Amino acid sequence: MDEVSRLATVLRPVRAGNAFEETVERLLQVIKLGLVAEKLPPERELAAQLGISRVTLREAIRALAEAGYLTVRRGRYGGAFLTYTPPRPRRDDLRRAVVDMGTDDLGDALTFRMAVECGAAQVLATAALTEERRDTLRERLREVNSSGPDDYRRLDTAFHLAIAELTGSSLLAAACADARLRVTDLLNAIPVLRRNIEHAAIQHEAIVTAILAGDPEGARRAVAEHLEGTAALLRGFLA
Amino acid sequence: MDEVSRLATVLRPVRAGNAFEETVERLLQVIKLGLVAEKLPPERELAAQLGISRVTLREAIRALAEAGYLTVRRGRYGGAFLTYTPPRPRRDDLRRAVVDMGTDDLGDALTFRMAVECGAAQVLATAALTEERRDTLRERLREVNSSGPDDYRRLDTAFHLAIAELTGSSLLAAACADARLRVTDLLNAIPVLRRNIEHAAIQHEAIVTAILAGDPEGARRAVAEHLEGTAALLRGFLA
DNA sequence: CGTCAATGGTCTGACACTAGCCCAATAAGA
DNA sequence: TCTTATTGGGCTAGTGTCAGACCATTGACG
Repeated sequence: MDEVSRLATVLRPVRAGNAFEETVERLLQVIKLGLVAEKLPPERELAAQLGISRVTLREAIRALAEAGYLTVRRGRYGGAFLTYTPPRPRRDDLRRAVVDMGTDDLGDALTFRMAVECGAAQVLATAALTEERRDTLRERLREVNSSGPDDYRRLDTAFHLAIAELTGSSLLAAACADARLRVTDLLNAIPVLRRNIEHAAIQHEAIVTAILAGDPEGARRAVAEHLEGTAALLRGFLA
Repeated sequence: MDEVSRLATVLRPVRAGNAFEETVERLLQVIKLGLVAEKLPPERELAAQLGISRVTLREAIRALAEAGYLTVRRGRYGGAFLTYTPPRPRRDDLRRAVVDMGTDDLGDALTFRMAVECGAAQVLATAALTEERRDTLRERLREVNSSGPDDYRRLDTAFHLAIAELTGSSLLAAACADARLRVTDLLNAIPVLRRNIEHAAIQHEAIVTAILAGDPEGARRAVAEHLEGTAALLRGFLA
């Protein structure tokens, strides 16, 4: 923890890559997290939101279309339609995904996720929530608990992100989304079993109960336990 | 929390600004956080670390030199030397800084900081720490506790960042650094009083004790209490 | 069955940024 | 006093990105 290593924290690259690459990454996030139902917003609008030119956005869309994630149709009522269905997890996919990611990056991502999601739950449990927000949280819980295996990942993501978003901090929401994204591919490689869903449902209940009760310690602990299960499973492949 | 607002989390601008602006921002961070003692690394090296061209870096350095933060000297043993001393806080500086930042951004930053720093402390308290890391933490504590008013902010920053860095997650370290930076200007506008330092010292002790004892709940609570003091002070200016 | 609004497709001129090269200055050390 | 390694200063050719305009296509609706 000398001066050099402290510097490295701030003296990292200013930009993750070129605009094209970053855009592809972003769009993949939107698609894989299931944040958009059937088609992307119009190019002009999307380019404005992403702060890039239409040219660059279109290159990214073309790349994703060639990779099979999107199908683009012209004319009014056209657009970039999603044609992505998460592949059915196969034996050994997970191991390969974990190894691809690398020991250091995986540990980093899991630690990061643990910290920000626990922090978000704690903050939310500390805040004075409006009845509307409490309802939103209950609604997300209901959705994920009543989902079938096909929709499970998407609704689970929505539930976890909702906790961060309800804090009202967009920085925190972005951090949680980022953390989730770094393990999305790994999660998608884990088969969704009825038993896992039921187990997770109990933990989700505990999280919501603690948050609504205004119990930061309980919320923190519940999230930590919930995430530790997945983390331990993934870390197991590194041995 | 409809689809639109969930999208907004991910569909934010891919780049914060142009390379020049982001570089200036980064260098200011390094300077204001006191992460570098007397001069910046050589241009070629720095440009490589920041992932930008020397031309862009040099523009940023020139801007900072004109603003009085740096003095550049040519030739061997030359470089960009720091000539920045934090201005002595004056009455009303703080109020102006808070108002400049805006209600939403300030709340966002404070919430974000609360979440990531609490999360980092919790994670660190959960981890099995090597004796070396325990020593590093004790050392940072000792430094900040024995500092005078002049060095206080810098060593306080180092202490808080050390918690995140000791988790071994560079993502988490970056998030904490980011969170800290968003309130640096405000903190610098708060006079450093002996009474505040003593109060903070007790809280710092509690944080370290909980972490070293492997008590995540206690660590979380100690950090939350520590940060709540500052947060309440700043929020007071928004009323 | 035509109209037209909304959407993707394409082009151009301008600017930002980069990589790589060489020059100029400086101060430690022979 | 001279050499030389190290550092900032400056130039150029090439590429990435942007803003804005205009074209092409489509399908709902009158």
